[in-house]
Amino acid sequence: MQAGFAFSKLADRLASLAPVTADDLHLLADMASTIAHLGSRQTVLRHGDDATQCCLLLQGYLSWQDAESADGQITSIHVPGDIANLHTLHRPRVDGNLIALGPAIVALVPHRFFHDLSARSPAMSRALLLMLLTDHAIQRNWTVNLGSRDALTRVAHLLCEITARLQSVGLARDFRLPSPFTQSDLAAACSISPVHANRTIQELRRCNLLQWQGKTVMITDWPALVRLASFDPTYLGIRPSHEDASSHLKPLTAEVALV
Amino acid sequence: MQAGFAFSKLADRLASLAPVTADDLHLLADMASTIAHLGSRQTVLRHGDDATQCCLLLQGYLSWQDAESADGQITSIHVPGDIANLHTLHRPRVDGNLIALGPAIVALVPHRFFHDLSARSPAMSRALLLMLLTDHAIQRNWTVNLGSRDALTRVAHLLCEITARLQSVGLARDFRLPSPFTQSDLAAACSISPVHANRTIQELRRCNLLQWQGKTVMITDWPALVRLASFDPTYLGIRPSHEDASSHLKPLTAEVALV
DNA sequence: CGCCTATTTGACCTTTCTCAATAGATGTGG
DNA sequence: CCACATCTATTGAGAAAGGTCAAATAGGCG
Repeated sequence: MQAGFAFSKLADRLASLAPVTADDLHLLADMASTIAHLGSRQTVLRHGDDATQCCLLLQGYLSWQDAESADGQITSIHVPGDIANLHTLHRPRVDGNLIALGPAIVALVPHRFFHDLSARSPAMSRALLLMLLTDHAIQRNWTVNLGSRDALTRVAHLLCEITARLQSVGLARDFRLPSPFTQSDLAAACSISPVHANRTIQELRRCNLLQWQGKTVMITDWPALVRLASFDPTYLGIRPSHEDASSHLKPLTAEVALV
Repeated sequence: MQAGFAFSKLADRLASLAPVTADDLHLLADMASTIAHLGSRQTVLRHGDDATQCCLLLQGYLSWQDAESADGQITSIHVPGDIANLHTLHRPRVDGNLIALGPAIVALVPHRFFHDLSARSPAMSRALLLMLLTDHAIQRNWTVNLGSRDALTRVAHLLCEITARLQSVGLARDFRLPSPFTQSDLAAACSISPVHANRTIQELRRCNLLQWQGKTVMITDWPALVRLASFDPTYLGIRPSHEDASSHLKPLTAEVALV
């Protein structure tokens, strides 16, 4: 894993959020970071910790889990390109546990770097802020998901969201998503019981919407899944496209609009 | 309603979020705003609008409702001192409908004012950012509330949250909260049916935790309600106290700690 | 091959929803 | 000030979604 990889992952992501210049991106060049390979279920941040570094996810998934709830409820999921604890830049006290869902690779970057970056480049500062707002919008959407959908559409919606987010950073273009998480993880994210999660997935399979084999989910009927879930990706704040990282999104957007 | 009222409401709130100087607060003096009296159920912002003003709530409650869900799910509730659409400063497109729960008074302040304020005072900029982060933390907590609690504890938790938030701006000190909202509103916020909301409230009454008469809720056994809901106000990010607006919070904090 | 974990299945139970009807409040025009 | 219209709260009964428990399979991996 090259140091440059962390650089480019973040550069792509920030560029997808706001217009930034080559000079802006160049500021990322001196991003000092520690690359860490995480084992499945490994805890990155513990409830109550004071974070001093940002956790930039390069590969795999991270999840925030509520510290209190008995079933270890998942309150959010992060995909590569996300900074899982962006908010700790301004309020370091950690609320909940940050845990790897399956093996993951992260770059740990001192808070200081982002504070300096924000001070030096208004455009980057803005991009980071938009990243934070995107997290917020996603969280709001999870509230809706838990509050107004039944198990089937809830699971479908989560899968749509993850797919769209992966695609916005150039992954899962072929609708094959790595799924190192278990059905119980999915259950914890959708607030249903593991048993019911299983039955729900079976139902999705029966409708020929997806295949879930081993550690890969393949969505076989994206338009139908989108329709079932009433998935509207607007809230993700993905820019229509402009270059590398988001150009492949066009088909997705078109398809959704078409539904 | 004096213009100065909007000023002081916001000043108190910002001061409760971050250390600000008298000079900083003085910048609020030239806050131009239009005071609007809203009727119950009146819509302030519509889904799809582009906001150009911030909506500072002075009195009453505002709620964000999802535009899609059939039951008009409430995704967040705002109390006086909140800026209900703070996030539109940076992403103006409105997602959901902003609606008054009961009669309310708001001050409409052009976005421009806050952008200038942020540019002129780092402390104020930081306070606004913390306000945004608080919204985010509350949203995350709603996810937990919907995901991991049953109807009874869910309603109890929401009431605890509203009470704590009101108290943090000097209201409802005596645990009497104005409740212009209907049981159906409560149901929409907790994602339960109105009928079940009614039964849940009856249960809370039966346990002598509260009285709900007409347009006032009186919490008669705060420690027990807190215990029932496993309410931990940490996430609200209320500063321990320092002056006017938050000094009265001490008893609350003490009581919660004691439970 | 054998252990450990994840998935799958069946039976039964609980919470919550839905529908429908009643009672109470609030408000309005005459 | 009353009668009606409307909205909100309350109650009961039956239905549905999802939860729990327990056991059986199926994979993955040393």
